[in-house]
Amino acid sequence: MKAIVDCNSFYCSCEKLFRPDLNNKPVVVLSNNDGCIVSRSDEAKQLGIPMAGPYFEAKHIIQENDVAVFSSNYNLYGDLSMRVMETLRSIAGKGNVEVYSVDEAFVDLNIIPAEELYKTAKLIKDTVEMWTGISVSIGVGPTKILAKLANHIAKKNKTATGCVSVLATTEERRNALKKTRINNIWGVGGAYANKLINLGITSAWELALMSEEWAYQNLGGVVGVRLIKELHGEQAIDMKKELLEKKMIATTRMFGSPVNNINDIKEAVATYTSRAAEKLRRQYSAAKVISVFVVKKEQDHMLNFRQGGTISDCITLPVATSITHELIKPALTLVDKIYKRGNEYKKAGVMLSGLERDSSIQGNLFKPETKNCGRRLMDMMDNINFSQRDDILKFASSGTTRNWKMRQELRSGRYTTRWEELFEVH
DNA sequence: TCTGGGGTCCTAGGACCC
DNA sequence: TCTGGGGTCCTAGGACCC
Repeated sequence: MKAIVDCNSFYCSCEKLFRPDLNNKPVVVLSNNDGCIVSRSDEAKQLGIPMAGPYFEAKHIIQENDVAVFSSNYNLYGDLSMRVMETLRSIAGKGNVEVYSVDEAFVDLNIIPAEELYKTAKLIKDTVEMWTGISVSIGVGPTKILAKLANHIAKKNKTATGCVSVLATTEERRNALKKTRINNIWGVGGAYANKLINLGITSAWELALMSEEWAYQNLGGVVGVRLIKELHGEQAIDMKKELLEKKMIATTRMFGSPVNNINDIKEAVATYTSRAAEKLRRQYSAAKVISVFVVKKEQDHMLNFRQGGTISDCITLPVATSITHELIKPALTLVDKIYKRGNEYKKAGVMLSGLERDSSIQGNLFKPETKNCGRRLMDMMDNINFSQRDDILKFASSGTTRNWKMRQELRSGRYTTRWEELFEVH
């Protein structure tokens, strides 16, 4: 059996942790650039504030109801996430926890006898809450998809379930499938949900009655087959080993306001490249392919605010590298290629792929000495930037004017990761 | 008029997730 | 006026090989 442990309204819970005055008050957290609402406390959900909707559209509800609003504070969320995951590892054993996202992890409960599953889930829940202050919901089932389904049920009715739901027997599984709508199944997104509804399939139960052959034809080949198997309780999606290296690393941002000057775009792209290179070094990888894209500000943004016009290009490097300035150079060449005068741009991004182990970490006899110096310089920069202040050391091409910098006007303190912002009790 | 039968590797794009 | 930023996996199709 597997459990999925999911932090309740994670970003909001992190903010509330340091603001006891907001207990039982509505809270929302905004995406980068203060654009969308990406987390809502239960009280905010009850006010009818939609998930992932634009901030400006919900502003009137927010003001009328005195909702507390925060910009995203990833330093804080990242640190609290680590504490939650460490707690899970200490309870379940290191090898039995798969971190799935910043606020979710699968826990392998194979050694727990059926009659103790609920008790164990409850123990996990109480311990995480006691040690970190973050409340969680837990779903338990024979497969990942059924665990997610159980979790959905637990969250939907917190008072009745106590945020814990276990699907151990055939009977429990059947009832759960019957009351779950198709679009709440993990792995069924908008496109598949529409297709299924058109075919008259509206509940998870009805979907589970379909054959694997049918799923192969209609739900994306092997992906659909796995879905049906998992709904039947047959494991088709394995637990992953921890600390897998990423296969792609991206840093992309909306600009605070539209930009038309190529130098501003270059500053932004150089900055994003530095950020991406840091992520690269953190997992000891080097990149062989660098892509850069820009997105034009659309003319009619009500019609296609998400698509926009994306223009991208990429360069394959002769040798994979993790050295910032070796990546900035091709990145800026790419900006020259894709930038068109007279256009307004709202977003840019850098993606690193073709990742390999970084061979310059250990001294390399077959590479000129300068190569290793580069890596040492990078390590020093990373250390200083991490321990002091972001970007206290940076490359000149990243610029100093930063006309393009994103909005982030309502961020709380980085209480747990910066000495000068440490939480104080008076 | 007739034109094989395998492979592999790479890329673009679509679907999904949080 | 104002609509995020990461990721993953899979498939189809083209290029290329013998």
